Amino acid sequence: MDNEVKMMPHGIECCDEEEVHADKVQLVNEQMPPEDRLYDLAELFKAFGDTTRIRILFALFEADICVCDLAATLNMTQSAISHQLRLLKQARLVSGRREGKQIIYYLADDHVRTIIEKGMEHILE
Amino acid sequence: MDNEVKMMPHGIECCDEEEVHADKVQLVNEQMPPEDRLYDLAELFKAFGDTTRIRILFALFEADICVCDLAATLNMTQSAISHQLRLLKQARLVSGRREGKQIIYYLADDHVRTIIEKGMEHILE
DNA sequence: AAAACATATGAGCAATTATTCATATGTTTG
DNA sequence: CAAACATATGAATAATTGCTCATATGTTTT
Repeated sequence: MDNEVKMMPHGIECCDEEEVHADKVQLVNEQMPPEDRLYDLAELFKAFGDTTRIRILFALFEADICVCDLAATLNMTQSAISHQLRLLKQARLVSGRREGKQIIYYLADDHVRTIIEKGMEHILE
Repeated sequence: MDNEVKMMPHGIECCDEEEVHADKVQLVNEQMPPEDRLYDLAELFKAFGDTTRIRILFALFEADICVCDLAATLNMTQSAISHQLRLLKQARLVSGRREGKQIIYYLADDHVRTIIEKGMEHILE
C-alpha cells in the first residue's frame, strides 16, 4: 500500500517483502543527482543516439559545413537535415553562423568530440 | 537523376545546383567511419538516452545491486527494470552475476563512468 | 517434488521520433 | 521590388520505444 522505502538495520536478505537492502537503497538515493539533471543528461545522449545525427557530427569533425552540403554528403533531404540540426542545436552540440544565404554549422564545443571518442572506445573494445 | 556527388575543382559557390562544395563533401566522405560502426555508436548512445536507464547507471555507480533493489530504489516495477537492464546489457554497459536467487548487476567497465562524466560536464558548462 | 521467490520475456498499448511534403522565413541578385 | 536561392518549420505518417500485465525460467527452501 505504501510506496516508501523502509529503512531497517537488518542483514542482507532481499526482496522477499518490502524490506530490501535498505542500506544500499539509502546510499543510492542520497547520491542520485536531482531529477532535472538526470533528464538533461538523458536528453543529451538522445541527441547522440541516432545514425543521422552521428553522421552529421562526424561530418562536422572535418569542416564547418552548410546545410545543403550536409544533405549532399549524407545523401538526405535538406528538410531532414534541418530537422536534425535543430535537435543538435537544442542539445548545444552544434551552432550555426550565417554566411550570406547559407548557414554554416559547426561543432559547438570539444565535449562533442570527447564524448564520441569515448563512445568509440567502448564499442571497439 | 543521379545521386552521385560530382567532383569538380571549382570555387566556393554552393547549393544552387548539384554542384556543392565538392572538396568538403569528398573530405567528409573519406573520413566517415563505416556504416556499421556509426550504427553501433548510435545504439550505444541510445542506451544512455533514457532517464530510467541513466538512473540505473547512477545507482550502479554506488554499488552492485540486484534487480529488486533497483526497482525499489527507483520506485519502478521489477518488469520495467528488467527490460531496461536487458538493453543496458546488450549495449555492454552492465553485466549481471547470479548470487543465489538474485542477479546482481554491476557496471561493465569504466567507459560508462567516463561517458556519463563527460556528458555531465557538457550539460553543466 | 512442491511452494516460494527472483528475474526474464512476449504481447499489447500509448507515447515518442525520424522522415516526407508543403510551405514559410530570410537573404541575395537582377 | 521581384525572382531565385538557402534554410526552417508545421502537419502527417510510419517506425520505434517504454511500460504494463501475464507468464515463463531458474533457484532455493521445506
